[in-house]
Amino acid sequence: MGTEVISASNSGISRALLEWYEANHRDLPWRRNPEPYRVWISEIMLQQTRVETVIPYFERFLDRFPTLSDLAAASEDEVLTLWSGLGYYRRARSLLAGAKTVIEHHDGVFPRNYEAALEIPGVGPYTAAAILSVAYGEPWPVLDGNVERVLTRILRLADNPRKAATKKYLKEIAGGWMPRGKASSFNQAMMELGALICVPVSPSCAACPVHDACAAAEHGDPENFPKLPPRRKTVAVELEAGIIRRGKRYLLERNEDLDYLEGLWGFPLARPDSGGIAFRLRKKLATSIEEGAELKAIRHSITFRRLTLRPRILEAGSFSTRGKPSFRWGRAEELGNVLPVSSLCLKIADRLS
DNA sequence: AATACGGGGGG
DNA sequence: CCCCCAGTATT
Repeated sequence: MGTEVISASNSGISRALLEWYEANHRDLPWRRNPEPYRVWISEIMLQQTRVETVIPYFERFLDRFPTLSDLAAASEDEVLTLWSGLGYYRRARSLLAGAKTVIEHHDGVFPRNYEAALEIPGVGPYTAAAILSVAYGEPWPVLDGNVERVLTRILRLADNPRKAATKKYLKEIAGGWMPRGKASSFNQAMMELGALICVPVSPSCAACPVHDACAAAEHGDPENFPKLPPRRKTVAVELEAGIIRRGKRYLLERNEDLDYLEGLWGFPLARPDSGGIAFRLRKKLATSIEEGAELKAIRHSITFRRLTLRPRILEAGSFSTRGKPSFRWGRAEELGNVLPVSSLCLKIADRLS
């Protein structure tokens, strides 16, 4: 196989890859019964997110919303609550909107047509190809980060895979290698190889089924591929959280003015450079606020921001949350179970117990 | 074409 | 601790 020419039709690579996949693929919940609805949920959750992280979320989600109709009838808050901690919360909102779209425009069945799939909120080129190939066997090649890595290494291609032209080229290669009738296992095999063997750092080339056809492995520099543009540099952000307790309940606020975690509940936050959380709540709640103990700082990353959050215990005078829809009281156990929250909020709550 | 949206895992 | 990863929607 080492002397074979890599081309738009390389059956050696496909055969070795599929054989490896059959013997080594992981037993994942959505692979057991790959019906469109389940594959759809899994693919949305798997965007930017690891398999191990997704599994428990997927199980809970399917438990609560066994069918597309169940999901389409849900409230956004309930969907977000099940998404709490998973991140990229727009995915949850799009998924709900997408479920309604499929009910309304496709008789409740995820479309089998690529262009129609792309019209569904939250479904882009990758997800459309993934769902159509895995659930319906339609021959659309997927190109996700794993496949980009596998292909640029095999080809030793230094082009930036973020560029549209590179994506187009890589998709053509993948499509050319896809054996007839094997769209589902071929696509999943490419991604599985990227996830288990052809990993970003220290890939297991010795265990790779397509090692002999891989230019980067032969050259000894797989880690140099893909060649990605530099990422945005991180920005440090300081935040204070106010902890106000009444019995078993804490004062919570719905994020509105933050550029992130919008619509999620959490402990009230403020930038220290704008007067701090005590000052802010004094004005918002029109009551007296005394500063108490400061808890150990929490580090949390949100895209390019590196947050340092200092929780501070506060003692408030009397006030009411009536007429203030962005405030409410809630027990710690309700966070992520009844109320949609982020991981940041759960980290703070952990500090309180 | 560029930018922003979360979060967790590995070294 | 820092560095790694990466689909979609928006602009």
